[in-house]
Amino acid sequence: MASKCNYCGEDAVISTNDAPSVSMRVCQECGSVNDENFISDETPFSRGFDNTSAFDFKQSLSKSARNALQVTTPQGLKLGKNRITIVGQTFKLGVSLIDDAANLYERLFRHPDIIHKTMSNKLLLAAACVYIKMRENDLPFPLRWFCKISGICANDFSRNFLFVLKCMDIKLNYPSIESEIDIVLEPAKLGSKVTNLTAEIIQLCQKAWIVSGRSHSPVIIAASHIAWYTLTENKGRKSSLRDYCKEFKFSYSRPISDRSSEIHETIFELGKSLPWVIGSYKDKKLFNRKYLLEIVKYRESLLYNHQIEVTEKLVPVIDMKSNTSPSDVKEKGVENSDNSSINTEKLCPNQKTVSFSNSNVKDTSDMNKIFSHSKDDNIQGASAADERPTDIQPNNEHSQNTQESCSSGCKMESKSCDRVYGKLSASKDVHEVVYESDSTLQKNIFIPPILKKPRKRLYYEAVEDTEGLDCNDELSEAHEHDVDQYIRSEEEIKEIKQLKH
DNA sequence: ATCCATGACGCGCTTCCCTG
DNA sequence: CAGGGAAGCGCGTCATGGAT
Repeated sequence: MASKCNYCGEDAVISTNDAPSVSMRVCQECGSVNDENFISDETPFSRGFDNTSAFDFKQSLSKSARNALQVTTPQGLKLGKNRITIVGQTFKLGVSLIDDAANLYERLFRHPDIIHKTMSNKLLLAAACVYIKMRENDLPFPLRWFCKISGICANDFSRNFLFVLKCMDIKLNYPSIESEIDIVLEPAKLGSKVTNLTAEIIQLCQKAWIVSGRSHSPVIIAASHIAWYTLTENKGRKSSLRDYCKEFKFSYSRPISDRSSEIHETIFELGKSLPWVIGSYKDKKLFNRKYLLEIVKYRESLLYNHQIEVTEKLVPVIDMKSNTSPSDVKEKGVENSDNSSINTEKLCPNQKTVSFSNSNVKDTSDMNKIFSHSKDDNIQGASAADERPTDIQPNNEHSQNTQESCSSGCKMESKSCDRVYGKLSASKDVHEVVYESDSTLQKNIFIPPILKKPRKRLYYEAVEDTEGLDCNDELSEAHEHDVDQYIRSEEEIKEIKQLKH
């Protein structure tokens, strides 16, 4: 029985219950669809997001109604909203959140670039609107989970996801590794001292490009192991990474082992630049245990002294939105980004390093001035620095800034993410669909796949594109100022300025 | 003998580049 | 702009050599 149309006022709205798997109310005159009860007798997964039912339904309309439908309600808009409803129901989202996503999609639909999108991409854009609204509402679903559950190709989705962010000028917050430290370590109950030292090591790791592009939990576990054995008695063999994981019920994996090696390598190389370190060490772990507290304390200066490659930080969304150049990005506080850091790995011959050439701190005496307060401030470091390690072989290598550091060859770990996402999800009521058995879903994938692996890790590469710098060029004063601000504490900058004058 | 770290290899995923 | 292929990267597994 026909009823009145909300749009044209004609008594021509019919129900299409007879159409397979679809229940709609549509006007035969103007083609308008009653949005309420748009979908009914089908499960979210049953259709697999095809649009066959919608097309089937259209065939049931009169020719004039089909024409009107095309004019008044663009197919892409209609099917996109349909997709939003389905995805929203899949994730059991509230009506308001689904409406928000639909509104976002409607606004997006007015964007001039949308016309170039194919229908399949429009459907992905619609799904992206849902995902964005979920993220905005603090529902921490990783992108890949969302795609897997929705039956969407993650790579195709991420392109459109980023397109929406760019077009609509939306900024999302990405979980930082710092925010995950407590979550990962909480079950082990390592204590605040170990946790705090772990956080400092993580900060160093971020600037040494150990974190970027990698799963967070292996980095955290590896760092916590180093912090733990540094702050506890020498347990000999029992201090091995494997035993540590066993004791504290972490899932030992190759990525953790690799991250541990990288962190050790990095700390070792940085530590050799400490002006009061004399001689060369064969046992990196013994050295790191001895000087770790000092190395993390002076990480900014050590990194600066060691070498400087500031990166494009590529934090996906921030960069895209503001259309800022990589060099602009670092001005905006790169430190909060998981994707940013300073690369201390594998210097190629043509890679740029920045020394203290503009300051007077190149010789050891001035370096000692910069680091001098360490022996007052650092409780363990002071005594440690005065002791001569047993495996020292006197030479002068320490006075040169080494230019190679941690090797990569890195791995990713997913099993230990269980507790991370378990915790995250547990704190929210979005736990309806969880694929805990699928390890591939448990990676660190909040970052869109197409931006997950920042390839340009070096400063000169980052600025090359926008500023025409060559890797052999000297950094300008402005660049060095940027770098200075990025990697040094204010106190250190002041001290260097004083030395200059 | 056992444990541990690490190299080699294959798989899957991501990113880049080219073509239509 | 979209799609497909190639290359790069991370991870898991197995094997091996050194240390205890």
